[in-house]
Amino acid sequence: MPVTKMKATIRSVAIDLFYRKGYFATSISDIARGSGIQKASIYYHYVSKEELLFSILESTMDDLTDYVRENLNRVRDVEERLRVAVRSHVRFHLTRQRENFIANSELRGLSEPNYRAIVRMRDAYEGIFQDLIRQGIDDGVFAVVDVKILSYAILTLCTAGASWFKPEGRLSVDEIAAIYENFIVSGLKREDETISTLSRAASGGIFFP
Amino acid sequence: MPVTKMKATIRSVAIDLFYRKGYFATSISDIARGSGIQKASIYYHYVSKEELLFSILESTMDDLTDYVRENLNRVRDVEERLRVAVRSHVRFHLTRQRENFIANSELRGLSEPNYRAIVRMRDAYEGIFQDLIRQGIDDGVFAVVDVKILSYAILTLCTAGASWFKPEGRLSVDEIAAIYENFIVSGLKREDETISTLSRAASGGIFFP
DNA sequence: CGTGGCCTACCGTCCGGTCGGTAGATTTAT
DNA sequence: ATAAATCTACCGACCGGACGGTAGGCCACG
Repeated sequence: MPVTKMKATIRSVAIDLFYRKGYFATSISDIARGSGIQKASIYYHYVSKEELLFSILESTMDDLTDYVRENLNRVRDVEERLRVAVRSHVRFHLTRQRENFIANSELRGLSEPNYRAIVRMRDAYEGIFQDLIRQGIDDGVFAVVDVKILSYAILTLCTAGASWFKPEGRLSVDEIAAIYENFIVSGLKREDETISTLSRAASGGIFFP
Repeated sequence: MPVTKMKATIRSVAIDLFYRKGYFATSISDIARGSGIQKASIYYHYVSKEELLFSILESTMDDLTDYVRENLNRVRDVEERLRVAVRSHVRFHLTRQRENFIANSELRGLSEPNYRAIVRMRDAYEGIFQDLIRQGIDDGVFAVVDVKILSYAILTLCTAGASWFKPEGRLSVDEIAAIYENFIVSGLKREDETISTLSRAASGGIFFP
């Protein structure tokens, strides 16, 4: 069943408003006005405001996962695979900026079951990066690091771009992707002194009484 | 004039609820119930719901800035200064987790003037890190990088901890701070091939049609 | 002619905020 | 010293309005 024209319009108006004003601050009337129809007509296409939000989040997560996986299929070298994953992640987030921003700030609008569904998808997606980092460590390409923390760090980092990126701004999507890519890879590759620094910090030195 | 007991109670109940349910999903009645008081009495202490939010955000930003600046005063070496800044930032965000989470997710609840006030404070705070990075570049300690992007990246990275950190979890505040610190410093110190990687990505290679 | 796609009209609920009032502590005036 | 005045901290009742959602009707088009 094809998505009808109006259903798609409603969706894109909703994305725009959720992005600009937030989910809770956007009313169904706002969306209707933006779509050029009456409020009640929204409910012909979507059963509730939450379902509208959920469908946006779900398809965004789906598309993101597909996009990254597909690009990963073309590469074998583990460092290059991480680079590709980061690049894909950044590109996706910057080109579909508004949807991704919503996906990272409006989970609050979901009821328990829908919330869990999205979280499950996010976990699966994070798994891609965690596997990549683990693989890199096993192959001796990356330093031994805390995989979970670092995967969060990497994803947060790149995702954040979606909150300040402006297409007409100073830097292009590819330039930003390259900056992140290099920063992350060199952060992961160091053969550093994690332990010593850690114990120095944990020993309760001169700072932080 | 000292902050009265009840005013402080309301404040901390509000922080707890804003953190757990979000600003818009928290009603004044909720806060009143949590404070053991009637709804109307809230308005004796705060003129509006927004003022309550604003006062939380404002004092959090104040305290954060003071804390980081104070710790920075004790160090001169530029790399160590960045390490201290990162460490302070992380520590503050993880120990005052809920306030910081709110400060980074509920700016939407502010009207224009209040919003601008907080953004101004944030800009000033970011300036500390940007100056540090610039200084490091000038001194040849850090690689030449895009200061603005990298400062956003660093702050976002560390701030994100406030959204998943659990005090009773696997890692302590200091361990997490050390992980971030090392990751960031080694990300900044590389003498890398930003330009070549950039042009490779921008040249529209095999990926990303 | 029937049904997909939209409309008008309406409902119950909840929310931020206001109002008038009050018990009791504190300050001031005599 | 005490009575009057004022202030502090709170309460119960209420308001206008917005919101998500529903019921049922209308009408163009296959």
